[in-house]
Amino acid sequence: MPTKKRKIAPRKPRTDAQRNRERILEIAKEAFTRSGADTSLDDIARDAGVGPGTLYRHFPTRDALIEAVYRTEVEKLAAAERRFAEAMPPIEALRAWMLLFVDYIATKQIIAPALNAYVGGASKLYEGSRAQVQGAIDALVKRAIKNRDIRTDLDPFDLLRALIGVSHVASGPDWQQSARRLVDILITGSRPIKPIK
Amino acid sequence: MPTKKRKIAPRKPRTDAQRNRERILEIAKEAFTRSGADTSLDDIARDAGVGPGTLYRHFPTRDALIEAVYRTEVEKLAAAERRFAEAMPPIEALRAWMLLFVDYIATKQIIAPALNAYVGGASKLYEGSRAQVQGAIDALVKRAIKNRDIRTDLDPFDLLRALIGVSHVASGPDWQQSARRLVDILITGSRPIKPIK
DNA sequence: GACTAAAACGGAGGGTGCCTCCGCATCAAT
DNA sequence: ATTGATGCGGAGGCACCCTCCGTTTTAGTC
Repeated sequence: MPTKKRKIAPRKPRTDAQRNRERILEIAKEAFTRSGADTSLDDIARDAGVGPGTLYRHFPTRDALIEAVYRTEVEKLAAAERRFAEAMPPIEALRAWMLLFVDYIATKQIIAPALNAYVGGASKLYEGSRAQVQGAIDALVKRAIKNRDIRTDLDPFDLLRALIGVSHVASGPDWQQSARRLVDILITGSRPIKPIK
Repeated sequence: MPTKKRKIAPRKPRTDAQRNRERILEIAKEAFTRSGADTSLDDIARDAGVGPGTLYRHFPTRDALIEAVYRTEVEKLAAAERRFAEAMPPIEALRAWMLLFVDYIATKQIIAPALNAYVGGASKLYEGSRAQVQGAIDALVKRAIKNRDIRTDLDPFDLLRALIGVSHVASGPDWQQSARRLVDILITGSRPIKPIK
C-alpha cells in the first residue's frame, strides 16, 4: 500500500471554485451589512453572478454563510484585544475592548444572531470564532484580576453575555451614550467587593 | 344635524368576530410558546379553525399578533412591580423585579423580538406595553434613588436595556445563575458612587 | 495539444409561508 | 322578515428556500 496519506494525491482545488467562493463572501458581507441577516440568499447568489446551487454548495446553510462572513470580523476583535492589552492598564484595556465590542456588533447587525447562538448553544457552527472572542475577554479579565482591578470571582463568560445583551439592544438615537453608561455600570459592578456603609 | 357623535349609533360588534379573535389569540399563545415566534401564521389560523384572511384582518402583521399575545404577560409584570414595592425595601424590590423580568422573558421566547423593537424604535406597535414596563422600572428606580440605595444619575431606561440584553441571552445550562450574577453586578454598579481606594 | 475523469456550475422546479382579494355567509338593527 | 353592513375563508399570486441533475470547466496525464 504505497498510499501514504489517503488516496494518491489530493489534487489541487479548482480556481473557479475558489473565485466564486470569495465573490459570494464579498457580496454577502455587503448585503448583510446593508439589509440585515435575512436577506434573500437567492438574491445574493444572483448579485455574485452565480446560481443558487453554487452558493448552497459552498455554504450549505444560511448560518454557515453568516459564520464565514463573520469570522474575519471576529479576528479583528481578537487583534484589538492584543493591542489594548499592550497599550493600556488592565482595567482600561478591558473597558476599551468592551466599548469596541459593543460598537462593532451594533454597526454590523450580521453578528448579533450568530452571537446569540454562542450562548444559546443551539448551533455548533460558531465554535471556532466563539473561542476567539472567549479567549480575548478571558485574557483581559484575567489580567485585570491579577492587577486587583476587579473581583476575583467574576466569570468572564458572564461579562460576555451581558455585553452581547447590551450590543444587541444598541440602536435608537442615543444608544452610544447608553452603551457607554452600561459598560461603566458593568465595570463598576465588577470591582472588588468593598462593604458599603 | 342631530348626529351627536359620528353617524347615528356605533352598532354592536359582531359576536362571531369576537369569538374568532379570542380563539386566535389562544392558539397563537400556545404555538408561539411551543415553537417560537416564527411559527407559520397560516398554521395558526388553521389550528384556530379560521381562514388566513380572518387572522390577518384581526392582526394585520405578525408583530401585531405577537404584541397582542404579549400584552397580558406584560400586565403580570406590572402587577409584580406593585406587589414587590409594597412588600420589600426599595433595593430588594428592584432586584427581585429584575430577576423576575429575566426569568419571564427567558421562558417565553415570544417576547424577546418584541422587546428589541422597544429600544430599536423600529415599530410603533409596542408603545402601549412599553409604557407599562417603563412605568414599572421607573417606579422602582425612583424609589431606590429616594432611599439613597442607588446613584441619582441612573437612567432607568439604561437598566431596562441591559436587562433585555441579559434576558435575551438567557439559555444554556447555567443561565439562571449567570443571570443572577449579572443582575447583582448591575445593581452593584448602580450603587451610589463611592471613591474606591 | 488532446484526452479524461473529477469537480463545479447554474437554473429549473417542487415545497412552503406570506398576504390579498372578493364572492358569499352571517349578524344587528329595523 | 328584511336589509345593509360586517365578517368569513380559501383560492391564488408572490417570494424565498433548497435540491437535483444535465452541462460545462478544470487539473492532471500522455
